[in-house]
Amino acid sequence: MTSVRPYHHGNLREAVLAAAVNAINEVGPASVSLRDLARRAGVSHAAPAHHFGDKAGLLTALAAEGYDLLADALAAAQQRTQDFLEVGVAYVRFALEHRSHFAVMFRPDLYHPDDPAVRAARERASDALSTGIGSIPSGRAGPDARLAGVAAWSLVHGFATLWLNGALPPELGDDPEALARAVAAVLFSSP
Amino acid sequence: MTSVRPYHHGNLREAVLAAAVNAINEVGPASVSLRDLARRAGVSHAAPAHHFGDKAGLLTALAAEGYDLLADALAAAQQRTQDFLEVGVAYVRFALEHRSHFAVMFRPDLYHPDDPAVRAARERASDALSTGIGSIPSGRAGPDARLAGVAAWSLVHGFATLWLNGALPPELGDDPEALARAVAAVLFSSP
DNA sequence: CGCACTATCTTGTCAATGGCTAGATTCTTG
DNA sequence: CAAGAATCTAGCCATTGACAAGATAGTGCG
Repeated sequence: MTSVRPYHHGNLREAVLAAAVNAINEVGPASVSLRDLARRAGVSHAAPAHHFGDKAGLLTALAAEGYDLLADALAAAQQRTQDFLEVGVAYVRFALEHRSHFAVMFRPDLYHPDDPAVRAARERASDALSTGIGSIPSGRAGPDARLAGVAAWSLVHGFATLWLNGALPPELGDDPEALARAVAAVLFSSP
Repeated sequence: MTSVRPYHHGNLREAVLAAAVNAINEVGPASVSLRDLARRAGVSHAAPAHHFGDKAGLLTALAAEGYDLLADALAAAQQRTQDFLEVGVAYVRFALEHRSHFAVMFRPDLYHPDDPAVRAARERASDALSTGIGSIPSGRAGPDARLAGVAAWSLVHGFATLWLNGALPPELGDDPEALARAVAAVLFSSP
């Protein structure tokens, strides 16, 4: 069954990141331990440090991966539907499908927010979001398109956060994506 | 200057909570240590445990305090202005003025979210928020007032979170309260 | 092929932390 | 004043993050 573990793991970096995703799903981002991730990956407790430096470095890599995934998801939604509302829904869907990444990305006290890789990935995601928001019909967006963009981002981000925290009342149902679509529709609904 | 420290602190519970607020402001909620708080309060490392049980218990107390403060702030704004928009602004102002509390309240993995005290306080805040949202003129709220409420909450919560994270672009200025008011105005603006 | 060089991983160690237990001190209440 | 409860201290242990030194495996270059 279990083959003899070779001295070199072969793909430790990816394995630790995957283990981190699972561990954060189970115990939350505050309680992950590097040593536990090392155990999950089947290596010694100090092996991950070589790839990530320290714990914050690991979470930095996870945040960068998350921003990349987010940028991809937003760009895909934008190209698929040409509908800014669906870009917002895609934002929420990303948060739900990648809750571990999402839980780290917007917690800059957990990682190195100025790391070049994470900065670049965040920039990509930010551009994708701006593109989606830029497609808001100006008649619906009000006089200042920038404000409308911040409002849209705030709304979907807040909704995803509140839903993931279990802060929203249960009467709202169990389909977060449909609810997100309905809530987002409130923002720019024509009267 | 420094009088001899008596065996009994006298007000250790409050002192530790206050120290926690400061510590979280400095290093973030993930890195606070009970022992550091004990040092700040001038007591032995095990003293706080008597009042809070464990670390999660301390953060539970902090979250409960936060929900109480939030309920007060929302109720005051509601009574002062009778304007749901100002209730939203008060939500953002609370998050900015009590960032340590805010950083813990919506992170249920850090504390005991089912603790009776925190449940009650959260209920109070939720009621205050509902009252504020209930005052949204139905013409502006759309067909489903509940959806409008979730949208409003999501918007102010998301804005506060993004601002505190430094995720919003700096071109938006340095007055978060004014910006929050402008962004919230987008939500229910008449055409 | 062989050898140096580098990347990867292990083992051992240390200080700091959270949590527990036993005991000391002070307050309270009858 | 006495007994018990509340509060705090001191000591201990397992776990963690970080570091250092060394072992192993892959890589490139003669």
